[in-house]
Amino acid sequence: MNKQVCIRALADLRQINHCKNKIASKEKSLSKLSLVLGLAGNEVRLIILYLLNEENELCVCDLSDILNMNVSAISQHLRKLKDGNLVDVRKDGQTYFYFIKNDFLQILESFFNIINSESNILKTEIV
Amino acid sequence: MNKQVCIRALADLRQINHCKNKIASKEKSLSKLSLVLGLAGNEVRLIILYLLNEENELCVCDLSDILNMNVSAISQHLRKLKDGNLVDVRKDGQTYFYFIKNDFLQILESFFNIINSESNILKTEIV
DNA sequence: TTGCTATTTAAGTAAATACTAAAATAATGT
DNA sequence: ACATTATTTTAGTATTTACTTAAATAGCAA
Repeated sequence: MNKQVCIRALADLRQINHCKNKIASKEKSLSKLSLVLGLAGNEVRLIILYLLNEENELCVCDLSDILNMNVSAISQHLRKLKDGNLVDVRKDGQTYFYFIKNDFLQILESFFNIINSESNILKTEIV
Repeated sequence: MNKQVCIRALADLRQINHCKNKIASKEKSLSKLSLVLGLAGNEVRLIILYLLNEENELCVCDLSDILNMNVSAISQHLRKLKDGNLVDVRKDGQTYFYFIKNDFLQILESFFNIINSESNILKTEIV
């Protein structure tokens, strides 16, 4: 394997083309996953997802109370999660109960497992 | 289990307090994980991470070539990944080779596994 | 019908983000 | 010492984001 340095001069064109092909073939998965990660990559939304998973369902008002945040702000986060197909709603009278959709549950569960594991990497002081 | 409706009136205070305590105890993990997810939740950075994992290491110039993006833009993404302890650099002459750090590799690998699995949920047309 | 409750939607704003372009650093070869 | 290469850093900008406030929608109950 030759020592790749940079573009025009010493680049390993075979490697570069291999990488280009690889990401082209995975394009759809990469872009979808980045959307899911981006949605979960906001602390408020991650907490909402975590709580919905633990409690099965919660209403906007409960979340607002738990997180000590404006109902409107919570509602807007829930809308994003709903638009991204991470959650869905069920209406009971005047109350909207949000819950996690099955679509990406498998991915979300991997996050919850990390959070819940007693000896998780996130607890250590890295920096 | 009583029918939780909203705050002052019909809220299930036991449940709300339970949730508050839960997120307080998991606060550190939740906030750290949201940072990692947020970093990976950008398509360019997710691709960079994915490629670094596949190729072991790549230089800024290679990534710029592969992604067909400004060297400066790539460099700035790498800086964020480095600040977040997801990657590290090794210098060889004038060239900087970036590679994935062990710190969060376990978490990142769960993303790569999803991308690489042949029958992955991300390939289906949900909406 | 009037008012209360739960929620969404709309409008506005401050801050964060991703990028471009240009200048600064630093190693290498002449 | 000078030019070239690889990269970072700085400054500027357009876009997106998270939030606040206020108004709109809709069910329920007197």
